[in-house]
Amino acid sequence: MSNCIKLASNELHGLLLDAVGRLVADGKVPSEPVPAFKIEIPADKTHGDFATNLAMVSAKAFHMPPRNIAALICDELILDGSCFERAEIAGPGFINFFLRRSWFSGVVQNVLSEKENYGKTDTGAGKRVLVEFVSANPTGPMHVGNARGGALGDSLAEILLWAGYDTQREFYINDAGNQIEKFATSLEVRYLQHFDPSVEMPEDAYHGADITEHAENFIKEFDNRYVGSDSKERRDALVAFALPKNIAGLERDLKKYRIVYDNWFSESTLHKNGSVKKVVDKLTEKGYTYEQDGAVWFKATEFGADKDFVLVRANGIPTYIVPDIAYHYDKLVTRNYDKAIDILGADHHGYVPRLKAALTALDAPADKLDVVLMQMVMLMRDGEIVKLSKRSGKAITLVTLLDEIPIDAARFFFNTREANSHFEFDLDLAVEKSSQNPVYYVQYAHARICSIIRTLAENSVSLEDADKSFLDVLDKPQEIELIRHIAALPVEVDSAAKAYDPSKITKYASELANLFHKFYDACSVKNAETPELMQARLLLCDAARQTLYNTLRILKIDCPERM
RNA sequence: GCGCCUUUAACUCAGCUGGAUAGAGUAACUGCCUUCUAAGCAGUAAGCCAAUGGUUCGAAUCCAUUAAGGCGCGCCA
Repeated sequence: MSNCIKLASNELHGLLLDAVGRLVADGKVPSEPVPAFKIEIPADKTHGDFATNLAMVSAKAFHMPPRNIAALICDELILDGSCFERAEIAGPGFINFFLRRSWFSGVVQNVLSEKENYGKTDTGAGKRVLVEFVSANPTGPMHVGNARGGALGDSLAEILLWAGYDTQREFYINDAGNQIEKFATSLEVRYLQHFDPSVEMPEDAYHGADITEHAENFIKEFDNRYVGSDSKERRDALVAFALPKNIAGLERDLKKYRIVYDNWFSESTLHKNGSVKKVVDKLTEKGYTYEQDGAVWFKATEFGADKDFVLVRANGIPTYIVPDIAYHYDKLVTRNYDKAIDILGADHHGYVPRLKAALTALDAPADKLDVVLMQMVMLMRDGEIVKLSKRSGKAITLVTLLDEIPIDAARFFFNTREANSHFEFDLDLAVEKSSQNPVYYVQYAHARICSIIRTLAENSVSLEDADKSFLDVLDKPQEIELIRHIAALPVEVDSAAKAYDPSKITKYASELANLFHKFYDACSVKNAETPELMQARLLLCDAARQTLYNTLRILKIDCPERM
């Protein structure tokens, strides 16, 4: 699990500190502590492979112009035996460093030896992380927002795994509370309507066709057996009949979307084992609640929230947030995860500080809960917004979306934007099989490489026969740029894990495909000038293929060998 | 009224914890297949980084104010 860029960066850090240390020892600069400096990869390749602002940030401490300090440091640097060939002073006082050719060969060899593990890091050090996402209401089908949450959460979980975290995926089933009551009412009305059409559906109940379908299936099995029974019994029977079907449906649809959970956590278990009641009891015991208008309130403002909120209604039923508190308490304390990540719609942003306030009041480590808020999705068709209307049951569901566009496209597209940005999803573009579609652009690069490898194997050289000692002959800009980007995968994985941002990976994939296409255009493998060059390029192709494959595997997107 | 998010090219968006001439992709225009997949590549054109002030060697990036848009602020979830 080596990370060539990180190794080089660490080596450079040491070389710089050594150089400054010698300057201080020789009295060439004042004996001041070296300020924090950065080693970065310049955007402009003419500025080298790495650059540091060391000379600039130490100008004040050393009482010298940055460029003079840079000159002193460069004189004192010992690059022999390092992976750096040379250093030069540039601009206002940057020191730019250029890697040796052998470093690039090392990158390719590294990929070829690590194979499907290339890109993994041990940054997470095995810390236990729980990613909860989608957690769609089991009373109805999933919608487009769930599609975004699914792609985002599942890819994030995969990224965290690659970054060395012990990651679990979890779905929280809201199988209790008001939603279920509403679900029961809706089913009950549809059931009774079958026998007495005058029964009316309440305005705020579920009006979707799925409810009617459940009622009809229920009738096929039980006929009018529950018409005369008391309401509670009838409702329980209907929910017990329909809910498991819905949950199984969620699981099936998500699986089709390539999402498989490690755990499905039922809200009802929190009611049954007393956890929900315990939340209210404990908060009351600690003196953090008060009664007003017959309801029990939590003093959330004492824990940083914007306002107090009701825990138990005047009718004795807890509000939705109580089981949520119990659930997150379970994650952070009972199950003791090092990190719990929730993927939520941005409309929940006001709720997060309240939840955390309650957790803090219960002495749970609320700082271990990170919430990724994602903005709304706007579906675009023919350049116009597709209006969503959830209440009428006419929302576009995840299933209909996936009927319309390929899974690969959905998973890729939903991860092209940061969670935090409003998402405009172009349905026409997602189904398009053309260069305009970024998914195809990336997959095409993979298919192209496979084609090269096939052709070469048929005609002249197989991968197995290619000699790695020829890699040093690669020196064209397109070859070097490609290798440089290949080397960045572990860095990108860490960066995406740290920022909880899978869009970094889709960007990485697009850029990698782009660099390969440029290489392809400029450097023929089959018609390389020498046999050595041909073998080196073939190996580079395989390293690029492997890197592309691994990148798409993180996103769970297919890598076709032919297109 | 209060809080969160957004504002960068004609369109959709990058721009990492402040750094060297502001980047992609689409759309437009011009070239490149007797040569490993043209679902590709090369090139041209396109920007008052919403506005104003501040912080400093240096600001699209940090701070304040303003404007426009989105979303929250229930004894709904």
